[in-house]
Amino acid sequence: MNAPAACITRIDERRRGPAQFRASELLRWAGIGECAGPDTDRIVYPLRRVPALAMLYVEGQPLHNLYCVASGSFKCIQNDVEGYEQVLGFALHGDMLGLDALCDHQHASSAVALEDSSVVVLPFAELLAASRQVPALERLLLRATGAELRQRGDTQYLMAAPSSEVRVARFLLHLARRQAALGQSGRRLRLRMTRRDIASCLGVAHETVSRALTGLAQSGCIAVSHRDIEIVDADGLHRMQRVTRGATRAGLAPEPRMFVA
Amino acid sequence: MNAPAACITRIDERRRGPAQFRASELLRWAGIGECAGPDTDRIVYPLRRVPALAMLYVEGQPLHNLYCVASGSFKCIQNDVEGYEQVLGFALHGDMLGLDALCDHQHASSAVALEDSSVVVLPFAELLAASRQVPALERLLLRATGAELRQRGDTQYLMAAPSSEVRVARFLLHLARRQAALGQSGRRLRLRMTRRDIASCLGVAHETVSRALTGLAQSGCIAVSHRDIEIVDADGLHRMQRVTRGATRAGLAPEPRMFVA
DNA sequence: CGAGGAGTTGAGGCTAGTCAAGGCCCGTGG
DNA sequence: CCACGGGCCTTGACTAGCCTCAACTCCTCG
Repeated sequence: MNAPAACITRIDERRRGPAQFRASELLRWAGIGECAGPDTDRIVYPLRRVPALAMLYVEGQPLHNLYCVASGSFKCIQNDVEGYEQVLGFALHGDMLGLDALCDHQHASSAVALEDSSVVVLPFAELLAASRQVPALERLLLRATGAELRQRGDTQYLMAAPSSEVRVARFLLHLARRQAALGQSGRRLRLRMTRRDIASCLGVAHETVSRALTGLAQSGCIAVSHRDIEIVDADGLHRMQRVTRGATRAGLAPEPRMFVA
Repeated sequence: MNAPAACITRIDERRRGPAQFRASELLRWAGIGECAGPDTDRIVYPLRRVPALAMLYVEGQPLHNLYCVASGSFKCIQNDVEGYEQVLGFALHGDMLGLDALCDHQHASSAVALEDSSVVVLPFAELLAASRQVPALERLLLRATGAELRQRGDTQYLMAAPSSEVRVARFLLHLARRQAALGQSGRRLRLRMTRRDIASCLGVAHETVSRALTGLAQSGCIAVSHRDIEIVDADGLHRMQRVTRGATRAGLAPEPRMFVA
């Protein structure tokens, strides 16, 4: 597990003030630290502080930088014509931000810090040029886009759940899994986002999120205290999330004939 | 508009039998044909036929190839533990398939042909090597991942709609826009997927999709005949999709303070 | 200490899920 | 050629769940 080492380094850097992050550090965050050659120690990127509620970039802005979350957390949002805010997902330590601008070099979403946070700033043109020289950086970029795509798929899975309680259960498990992957506790969660943010992400009303949480708490799966959630009965939560409205019958994959070239 | 030219070429290729697709052709599909240098004419990739209902790749398989839809259409799916099939999205001509395997070189979803289709096979290692030499190919890959991310964001937007009729309206408009971008009609749609596929993608019951379609038809926005849909009143559909449950009040973005480094 | 946002809880109405039945289309096979 | 079968799709009736509205509490922050 490389996360603890990464964390220590991160804190040290912050204490030192405005830091330069080595590319090798980013590779370690992404779990491909073994790819880091000596050249990745020479390539450095600046850190940027982002105060709580500040926007890192805004939908429609031209792409200048990609960002990697160094500390804190973000929500990614889209605003529709009426100003309604759709939350696309949440970014934690090590997650890359701004990738959906790769299409036409315009940000397709906005990123808002949920707390006082910091990001490593990756000037896109520079990163691209460096990635041609350093295979590890190229791999980092590809890996990040793939991870982001997978993330979105997971989110769609959350949103597709039949009942609101199942959605919230899946959401909590999803978050716990991500935190655990970062070396933090997979049982104790501090929700950095509001209930409304969660609600938007899951496609339900924010009151429903509230009710689902108390419901899960009453059934003994979790303990809720404001934004602190403890997963008491992980197995129970897992069972909970499998309650799909008769879907086992309706949506069974019809044993596909595999196609071989 | 480069789509018609691309289509003609495509049909010609198909008539000639098992074809080799030039990389310059793929660049044209992606809308960056102007980047195609002479070297992109020498790089060729094979075509593969995929009969209706066949799976192009399966969740969990190691990544060997990426694919670009040459003709026909696909659905991307994930199966959860109980075998329930979650549709993540649909791929049309020019869309890239398999990108979510970039994370850990394992496909995170499966792709199923909705009709007799064909794809350009891009051996991943080969494509990666070529992209280091040819900037246009590198750009193609980045653009494709960005486009895919945007696509997923759009899908989340579809799923987040408050009422089922709105979801279906958004879905139809979304599909129409994509078809129009390919140079096809933006008014007449032939749905290649079943109602159940749409339902899964939108997170509703398949009966609800049916009812929503008849509802939209009765209100004069569309005309439905089996899988053929005609968008009669596009403005009406657009108005329809803006009916969000009081969200204008609840979810208004609270005029964020922009953060400048 | 006050203001305002965040969260919770309750009541009620309506949407959409569930179950069920029937029609349509298209394949296969006699 | 037609009969048959099995999907896909549609429609109806019922009901559960969720959205809406509203009131209230709690916490945070100025």
